[in-house]
Amino acid sequence: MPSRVRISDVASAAGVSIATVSASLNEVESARISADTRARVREVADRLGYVPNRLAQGLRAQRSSTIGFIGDRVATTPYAVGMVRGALEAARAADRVILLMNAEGDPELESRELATLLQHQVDGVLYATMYHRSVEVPSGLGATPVVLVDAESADPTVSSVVPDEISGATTAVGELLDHGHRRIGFINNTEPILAATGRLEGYTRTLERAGIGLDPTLIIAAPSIGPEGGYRAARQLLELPERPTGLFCFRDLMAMGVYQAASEAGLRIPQDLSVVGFDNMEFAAGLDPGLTTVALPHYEMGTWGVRELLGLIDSPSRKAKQVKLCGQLIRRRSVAPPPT
Amino acid sequence: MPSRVRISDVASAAGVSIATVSASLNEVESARISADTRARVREVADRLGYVPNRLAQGLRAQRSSTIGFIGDRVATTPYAVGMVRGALEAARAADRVILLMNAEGDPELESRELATLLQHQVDGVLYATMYHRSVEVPSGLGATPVVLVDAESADPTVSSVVPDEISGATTAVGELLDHGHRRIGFINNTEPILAATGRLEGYTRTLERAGIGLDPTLIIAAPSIGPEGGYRAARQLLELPERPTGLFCFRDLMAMGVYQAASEAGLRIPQDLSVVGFDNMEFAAGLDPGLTTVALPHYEMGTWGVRELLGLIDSPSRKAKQVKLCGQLIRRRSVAPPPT
DNA sequence: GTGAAAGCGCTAACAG
DNA sequence: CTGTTAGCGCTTTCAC
Repeated sequence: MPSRVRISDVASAAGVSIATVSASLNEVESARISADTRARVREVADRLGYVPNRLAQGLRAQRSSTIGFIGDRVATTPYAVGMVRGALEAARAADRVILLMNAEGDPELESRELATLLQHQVDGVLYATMYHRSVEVPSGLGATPVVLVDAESADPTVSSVVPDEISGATTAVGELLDHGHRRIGFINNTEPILAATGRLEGYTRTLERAGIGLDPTLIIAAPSIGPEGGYRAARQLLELPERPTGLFCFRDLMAMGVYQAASEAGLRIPQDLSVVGFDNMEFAAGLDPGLTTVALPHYEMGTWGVRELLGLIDSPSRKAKQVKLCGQLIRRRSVAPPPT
Repeated sequence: MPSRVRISDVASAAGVSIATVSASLNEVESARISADTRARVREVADRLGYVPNRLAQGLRAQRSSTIGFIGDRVATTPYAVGMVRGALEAARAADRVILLMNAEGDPELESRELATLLQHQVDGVLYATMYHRSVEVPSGLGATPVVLVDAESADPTVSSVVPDEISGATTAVGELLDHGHRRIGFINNTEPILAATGRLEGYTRTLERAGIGLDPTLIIAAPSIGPEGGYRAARQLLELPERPTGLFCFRDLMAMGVYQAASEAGLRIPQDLSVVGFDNMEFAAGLDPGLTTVALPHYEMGTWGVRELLGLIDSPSRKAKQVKLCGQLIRRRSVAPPPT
């Protein structure tokens, strides 16, 4: 923080008091400053390259214009990038700044980082998780407002925004239905996170609504860390006596494994097998054929999160909102009508 | 920034002056505080949940303990994640906090964000780019120290850290040579960025050193945004009368296209064709076979960047360093000896 | 050993 | 219309 020009420098250069400088620059209505003075002050401030010291402003105003963004490992994964970007954007629009922290899933570290955020007097905290899941609201925040991003809480007094998993799955399965598929498999994740249960519910509900009886053999859970899980599940599904013609995958990464299994089984995508993924990761467009997938609303969750937080900061008594945001279907070339 | 407990609260609760609280908590040597008092103050502070106000400390100390991280689009791309994480980690270790900004490649926005960073009195700024390239050092920073991350400058007075492209390419090509390949193609990027020229130089140098004459028909530049460029280049290369047995790709995404072209040409990887990528993106492990690739030192650049910055902050007269960090070969299954 | 006081840069209330 | 003053929470001489 090297020496920079202070308000008093501007004041003496302009031949006025610091109060006049402050009032001129901040366009304070109540203070009657002549247009002349105002203009001169502004001119001098510009010439000197004066920028107000936000630390001092914050100390005075009891508000730092700063928002903390803390993620369990969130700063870490490509997933998170959208949320951070959304938050950054919304913060900038409101002339706020983001203090980023990454707890890497370590609760002890997390509470230390939260404390650091408080020391820096953040006006509010965005608490984000890498996967959509249920969390405890971080404690020790005192009266500082929080909003949960990509996470929800049992506590109805805390605001949160999550993806609408059910509607996401409905969109994905709907795309398959629309192309005429009737036997549709679902390769789910094994971990019992909300993303998994929600997508399963969307899948079953959508099929039921379409009048298609549920066939439990068409649902397989597998580890979703890499394509292997998807690969193995797909092999199993494709060996069924009456194999599915369309597959909905929990993640794009699993769909990647499906492509592999299909190729080994001599099945072409989409002519013989249609597949839709979830996540819209960077490589999805690069698969051959391009993977139709559901994009999660990461960016939108980020922006919603800071807007909600700003609202909470302005009126702390405002009641909490829990919101679900829909994902968007990205159509590429991996879905076609089923073979006849 | 809701009301929190101040030093004066601790002072009155402990029955001492605020000066004593400050000295006790900060373990000031020169101030002779009895062990008793010190302990009592600490106990009271803990009980009250006192944390110092960093805004006030910063104002007083003329140092905010804050570092700005600004990227041209950096917060945006999976690439960047490693740098941000590295920076976060190093900052935390030094009890500093990171203010993140994203300029999205807009110079006008960038200078506004830089100004905002200055208003918030950051002690220094990390300026990061998405691709390794040469940049102008951002102006208007005054005396605030900067370090460039994944970018370099013609100006020798500014510190920077970039990947060692030449050694990265050497590593990649070396892996192919080690397996006995002699005809090695290079699918490069078309844009004239440092990453492209450096990798090309590494490629040619390594072949020359191995006593292999350079064959210009084996070098093809193509757009690297998606796999298509890699696909087309690979088709061309694989149709050569004497086709290469190993391919080095500018990016993993291009390698993805190579896989496709190879499969269409009836060539198996790695038995008929070996390929090595660059980037180690998440999907690289998921390709079939897993892609051998060079991981860029993003994380390390992030940590190096803040350490260098902290050094500069402590001793502004210290002379700048330009550093190149080596990437790491990630061996998977896409490289084998050439067919005989 | 500990406290009083000044001052970091700023804004707002009040005087003039 | 503009200047003086107090005070945001903290650290640091300097007295006692």
